[in-house]
Amino acid sequence: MIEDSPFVAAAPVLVPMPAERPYTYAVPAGMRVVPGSIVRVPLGPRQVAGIVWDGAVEQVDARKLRPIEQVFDCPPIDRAMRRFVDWVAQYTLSPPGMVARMLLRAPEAFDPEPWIEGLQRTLLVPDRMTDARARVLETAEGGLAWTRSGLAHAAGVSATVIEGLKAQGVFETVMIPPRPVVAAPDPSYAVPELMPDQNEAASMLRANVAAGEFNVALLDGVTGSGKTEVYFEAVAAALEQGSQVLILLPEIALTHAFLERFQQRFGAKPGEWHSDLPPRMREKVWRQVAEGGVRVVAGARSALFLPFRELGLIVVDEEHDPAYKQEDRVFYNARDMAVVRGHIGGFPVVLASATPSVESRVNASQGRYARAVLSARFAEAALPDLKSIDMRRAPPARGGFLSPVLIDHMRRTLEKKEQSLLFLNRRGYAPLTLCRVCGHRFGCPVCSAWLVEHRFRGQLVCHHCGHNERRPEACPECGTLDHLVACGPGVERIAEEVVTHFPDARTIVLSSDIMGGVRRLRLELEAIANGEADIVIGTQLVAKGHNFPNMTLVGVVDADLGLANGDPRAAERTFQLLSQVTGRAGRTGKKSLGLLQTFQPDHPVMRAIVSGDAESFYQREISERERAALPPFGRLAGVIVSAVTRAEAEGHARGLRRAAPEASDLFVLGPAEAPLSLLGGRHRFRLLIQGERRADMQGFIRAMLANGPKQRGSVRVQVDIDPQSFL
DNA sequence: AGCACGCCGACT
DNA sequence: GTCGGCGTGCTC
Repeated sequence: MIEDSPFVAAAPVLVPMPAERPYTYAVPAGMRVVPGSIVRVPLGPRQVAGIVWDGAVEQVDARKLRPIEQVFDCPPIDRAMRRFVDWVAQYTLSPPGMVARMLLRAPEAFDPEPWIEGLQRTLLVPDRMTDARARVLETAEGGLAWTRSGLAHAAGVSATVIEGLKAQGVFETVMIPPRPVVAAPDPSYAVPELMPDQNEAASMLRANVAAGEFNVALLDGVTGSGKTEVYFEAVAAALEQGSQVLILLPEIALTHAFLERFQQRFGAKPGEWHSDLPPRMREKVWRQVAEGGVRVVAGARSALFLPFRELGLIVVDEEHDPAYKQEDRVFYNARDMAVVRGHIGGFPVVLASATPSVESRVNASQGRYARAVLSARFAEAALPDLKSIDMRRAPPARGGFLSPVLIDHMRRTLEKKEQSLLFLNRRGYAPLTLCRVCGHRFGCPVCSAWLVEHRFRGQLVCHHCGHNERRPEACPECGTLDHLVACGPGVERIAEEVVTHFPDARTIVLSSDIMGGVRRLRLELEAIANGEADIVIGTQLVAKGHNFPNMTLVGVVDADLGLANGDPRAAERTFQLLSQVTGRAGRTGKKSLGLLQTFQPDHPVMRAIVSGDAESFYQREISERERAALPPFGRLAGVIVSAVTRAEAEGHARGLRRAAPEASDLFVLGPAEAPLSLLGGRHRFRLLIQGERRADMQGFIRAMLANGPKQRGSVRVQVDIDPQSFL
């Protein structure tokens, strides 16, 4: 590969802002840059880091031209990564500069890590020997360099002793390279004994890695079937052939357990990458990934934009997880972009999930992806019994939300001294508050969603934009005192109900708004795993990969929640979430039970969960999508506009229909139906546009941009299609 | 995305 | 009379 370019007097530089194309900068005499060089350039009043890009420079007014200030002493971004940036920009219809910005997010890492001062034994001996000095000399015997504090600590002496020895010339100062953030993983550290079907899947993945070319495998195995062990074999194979590996995880901040597991297999932790990483660590990881010191990264979606130099495998764990979607600035799905990255880099990608997305299932069944299925055979003993509770036949007591059937099972579980989990995917106390006298409903003044009551905090909170206000005593509309009524349940309200039934049980509520952040959450989860709670009431964060060995009952308070929101993926998402939640019970070998409270026990999702027949559910879902030409069959794109009213959104839709009459299928989803997860901070409507070819779609979107709202920057685009068809 | 410029309300 | 809100425009 030719990375060198002839010396040029001007160079295209991609700067980290919404620039549609690289800007042109002068290259001062004597400065040498190549495509991929990271450079410091003036931009308006400030200095920014940019990347020297490919292609010819654009002719630009000589008065505008400013010089590159500095070329960072940093490995250049390789050609594959540059092509990836262009591809992502083109596919997501975002400015390339914004994509480049995602890979320039460790500003201090562009300068080499400073070497640190170390001490090394000389041939001199100290004038007098003391116990402390003897210990120091013994510790430093091997001739290796030590840091001063490290040596003092290891020898159990104070730094003064070391200083004394150094002053006598017994130690001399040497510069030592910065410590690696993680030790090298060893592929043969603890090779596991695999079950026969695991073995078969692992050989397939190993063969994919050995082939050394782009391919995608969908690793499909129910909870407890040992997926992780299987893809670790692919990781081992990639390490053996000298490649770097990226493992994407949907929410790394809570996956402490994963890092431990990795260490048990490979004898060292993987490099970690996520938004909570302290800045200092961030820089080290970025730099060491670029230099090749870090061989494996476990990271959140943003890790896709790390500057790997020898990337040879990407594993996307829980590939169906919606957390892979980035929904601001550059809209992308990291699972899809991982496939693209593999295609560009010419290496394999593994998608793993117990409940694969419909897109990936279809790609597998059409032969674009290989599929490895791990049967439930070895996990079966650990799977809970699943039943639905028909809420029409077994309704809750007046004012309550828990069916007597569920309460009864909770009582029995308590008597056996085992744990129960109640799952409700709704934070706070009640999702809607209204005045019993005049019917006034509390809406968010900013974005028009209903305000959720948080009783512990005494506040009404908008879950959409974060707006909050004190819960008043009187109705702001009619002024009547004490007639405000809470409608519907949130986890806080369920906790209240639980306490009335089981006043002596240790009850805990887990939701993302607990105080103390991730650390506190991790402690709470540990406490629960240690049996320090009898009843846990939680939102979806309890569904993620945590093991509670004594949890034998899972009750889903409102299994229908999320089915009626008009999202084409509602059924799929609900199935995935319920599978995951009910999987929290029964990791014990004890007899365990999952109960779904539902008004629609015959709904395909409930039937699939209760019967365990995922295959027919997926078949049904696939043919439904095909019939309605929804993804992955229809070429569906969503345009998100900051329309606050339905009328406004309809107006945009009309403009678009005029501009592109062939776009016969165009949906406008209002606030009630639109999946909130897809919408940004402000309350927005979503338009879904279909077209047969990507070119059509882009045409529609351009028309939208041209005919759409006048305000600049108010149109955001989400291209929500499987990129496989565009590779 | 930042950051400056610019034009209208409450105030040390 | 100023300080400061965010609307508009520009960055090689």
